[in-house]
Formats: sequence, C-alpha cells, structure tokens
Amino acid sequence: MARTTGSDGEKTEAAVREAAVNLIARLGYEAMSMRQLAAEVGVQAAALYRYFPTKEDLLFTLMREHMEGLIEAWDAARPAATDPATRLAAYVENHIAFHIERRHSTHVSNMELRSLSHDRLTQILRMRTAYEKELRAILRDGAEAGVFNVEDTGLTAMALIQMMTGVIVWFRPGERLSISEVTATYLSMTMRLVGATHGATTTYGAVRAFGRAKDAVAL
Amino acid sequence: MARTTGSDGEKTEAAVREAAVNLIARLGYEAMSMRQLAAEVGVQAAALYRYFPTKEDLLFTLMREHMEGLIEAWDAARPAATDPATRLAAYVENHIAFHIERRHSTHVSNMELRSLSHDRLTQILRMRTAYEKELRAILRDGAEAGVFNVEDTGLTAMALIQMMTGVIVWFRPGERLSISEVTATYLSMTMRLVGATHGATTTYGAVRAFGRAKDAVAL
DNA sequence: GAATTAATTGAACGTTCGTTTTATTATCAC
DNA sequence: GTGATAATAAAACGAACGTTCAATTAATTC
Repeated sequence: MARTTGSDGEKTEAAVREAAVNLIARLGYEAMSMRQLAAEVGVQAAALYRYFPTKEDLLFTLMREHMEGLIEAWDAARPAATDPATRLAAYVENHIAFHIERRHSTHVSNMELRSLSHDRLTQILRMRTAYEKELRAILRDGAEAGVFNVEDTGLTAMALIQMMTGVIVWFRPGERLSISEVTATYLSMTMRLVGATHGATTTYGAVRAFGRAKDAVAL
Repeated sequence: MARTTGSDGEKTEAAVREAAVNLIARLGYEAMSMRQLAAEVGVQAAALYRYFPTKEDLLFTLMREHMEGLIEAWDAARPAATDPATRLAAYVENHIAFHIERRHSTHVSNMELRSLSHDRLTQILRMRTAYEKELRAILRDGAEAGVFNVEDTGLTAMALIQMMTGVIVWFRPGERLSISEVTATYLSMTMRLVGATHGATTTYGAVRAFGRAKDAVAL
C-alpha cells in the first residue's frame, strides 16, 4: 500500500504534534520511539519523516512553539496599568492559567531540555529568560516604588516561577480545587511573599478584583 | 583478562553508584547506557550486573537511598521546640541544605520517576508523601495556633516544596550567592508566604537566630 | 601451596532504535 | 482522462541497546 484514502498532510502533522506532546509527557522523549508515535497517529514510522526530519527536530518544534505561546499569552494579558501589584497579579494569573491549560507541553519543555543540541537549547533558554525577565522587572519596579518588600529580585523571581509552575505536578482538573480557586490562593501567597503593602486597601482591592475577573474568563 | 589486580567489590559498587547519579542527572536515565556508565567507572558493562541485576534496579536503589537520606536528615534536624515557626524554619533550612548538597540525586529522584515499575514508583511516592506530611502538620499547627495565615494547608505545602526544591535548578555553588544567603532569603520568603506573625518579635527573632546558627553549621 | 571464592573480561544474543530508500497509491490541476 | 504531485507503506540499514554466559585471573582460606 501507499497513500491512503482521505490522507491529508496538515491533519497528519497536527495529529503527530498532539500525539508527540502526550507521549513525550507520559514516557519521556528518550523512552518514546518513533514507531510508538506513528502507531498512536495510525501511520507508519516512515511517514513521520515527511513532517519532521529527525526526532530532535520534532522535540524542538514542540518546545519552541510552547515558548512562543507562553510569550504571546503574556503579551496579550499584559495590563495597561503601571502599578506593580496589578502587573504582578496579571503575571501570576497568566502564568498559572497557561501552565495548567498546557500541562503536557510544559512538562515537555521543562523536562526534556537536555535532549536538545547546544544551539537549540540556547534558543529555548533565551526565550525562557526573556519571559522571566518580565517578572524581574515587575519585582524591581515594586521594590523601588516601595510597594514590595523583596530582598533579592532575581532570587524571588526564580522562587515564584518554580512555585507557580509546580502547579502542573499535582494539579488535576476536576479534583478538589478549581482553577480559579488555585489561582486565587497562589495569588495571595505571591502577594504575601513579595511583601505587597495593602495598607491603602485600594491597591490590594484592585488586585483582587482583577483576579476574580480573569478567573471568570479562564473557566 | 579477568579479575584485575586491586579490584574490590565494595569500592566498585560505590564507584558505580556515584557515576550513575552523575550520569543520570546529566543525560537522563533512558539516555545513559550501561556501557557508558561502565566506561565512566573504568570497567566492562558486564561487571555492573554483579552489583545491580538490572538497570532499573540501579535507578531504584539510588532513589530509595536518596529518599531515606532525606527522611533521616529531617529526623536528625527536627527541633525539640514545638512552636510552629521554629519547626517551619528548621524544615526549610534542612530541606534547602539537603537539596543543594545532593543536587544530582535530587534531580534523579524528581525527574526519573516514570522509569520505575508501578510497585517501585509507589514505594518512592510513599516515602515522599511521608516527608511532605511533616510540613503539612507544621502548617496546620501554625494555622490552628493562629501564628500562620494559610488558606489551604495542602496547597501551601506543595507551593513551598516546589519553591524550595527549585533551588537546585539554578543554584551553582561558588556563584553570586552563598548557601547561607540563599537559605536566609528563602526562609524569610517562606515566613512571609505563610503569614507568620512577628508582632511579638520574640518568635521571629528566635527564628532568625536559629537560621543563622544552622547556616554557620551548614557551611 | 592447593582449593575456593570474588571480581572481572570478552564475546555474543536477540531486540529495538532512528532513519533511508523505493515503490505505490490517492488526489488534484488542466 | 492524463500527468504531476502529495502522502504513505513496506522493507531494509547499520548501530546501539540491556543482558547473559563462559572463561580467566586475583585474592582469600585452610
């Protein structure tokens, strides 16, 4: 046999990507074989090479698009407001929503970095750094304005990102907590962690209100 | 050739364990071949099977001993004091010190869980849960005593553990920050995150003092 | 110093891996 | 309908994998 009836390159490629994200997230990149992936898609292994020249190309594509998606999501969610507390709240909510929504590709992008070649690893890390830089800027602005109390901007940014991304390790949709409940709790933990002043309740109130509004959309 | 002069089973096994932790941490369990490991030890691949019946047995042994070490370390570091703030401070300091000290085996134990058989995975997860339970107990006690302000004990425990363990991702000994500086910063972030009351400065003062003392020892 | 045990080598086994090549069929443009 | 092209199958490639086995030598025991 050869070309099968109804076969379509675009659909096959999309199916390959989706199956690959799920399989790599579950088994790991090294443990997933191209034959396994092909079987999941319902195709022979050789057909995969029409869309991705090598296994590593496939991995890199998945990671690059994950990072591009993350950066685009933040660009879209970035608030017009300039006060650090509002910006921080938006960052936290966008981060958690994105990572829960794309749990599998996050898993892949975080766990399989060592399977990339040096150059491609550098590319992915550059994108990640750019994204994290945004959080550091928010923390720095907040510290300079005196509305945050952070000892070390870089260290706090890393701590927050690890904390937030960690959600994907234990969160399962439809269990005890909803996405909005998790987000709300993480938001208040974040605000306490950075020592956000909520003396003048206007600021903190705005943050909370913003949080609720976003939550409603996210669900 | 056969047995080599000066060969010693105990030494070889120790060398295998150490090389395995480093190689798996760097390449991943699936990507590390038994031949690679043997070469690192300076031995033929067949010799490894004298000490570990299968590759997975080797992985499991490394993980089990890592978890046992973590639990033993906490048993030794657990303070006699009963007030939640002191206990939390001890937990944080022990956790960070242990994870920085054993960065590689932590990496292995966190990243390679999916390569274990179901039964062995269950064993490791049971140990992990037991360890995390200690933190939840501290948070619960603190919340009930009114010295902590946590909305959700389980969720806060997960957030703290992810935050603290994340240190191994970016921390490199001998760079900008020392272990004690990192620990101190994480301790104060933790205390703020759980909303520890330091109105009566005695409590918070004690925590800080404890922190410094432990840091001195850790270095 | 002979017998026993411990430690290791070297070669081989069958399997699976990522990938390539060639042939074949479906689809589409004209 | 015919020719070009897109999409796939089927088979094969050499290399690497985890693991086993028999042979061999060092260390230990008596």
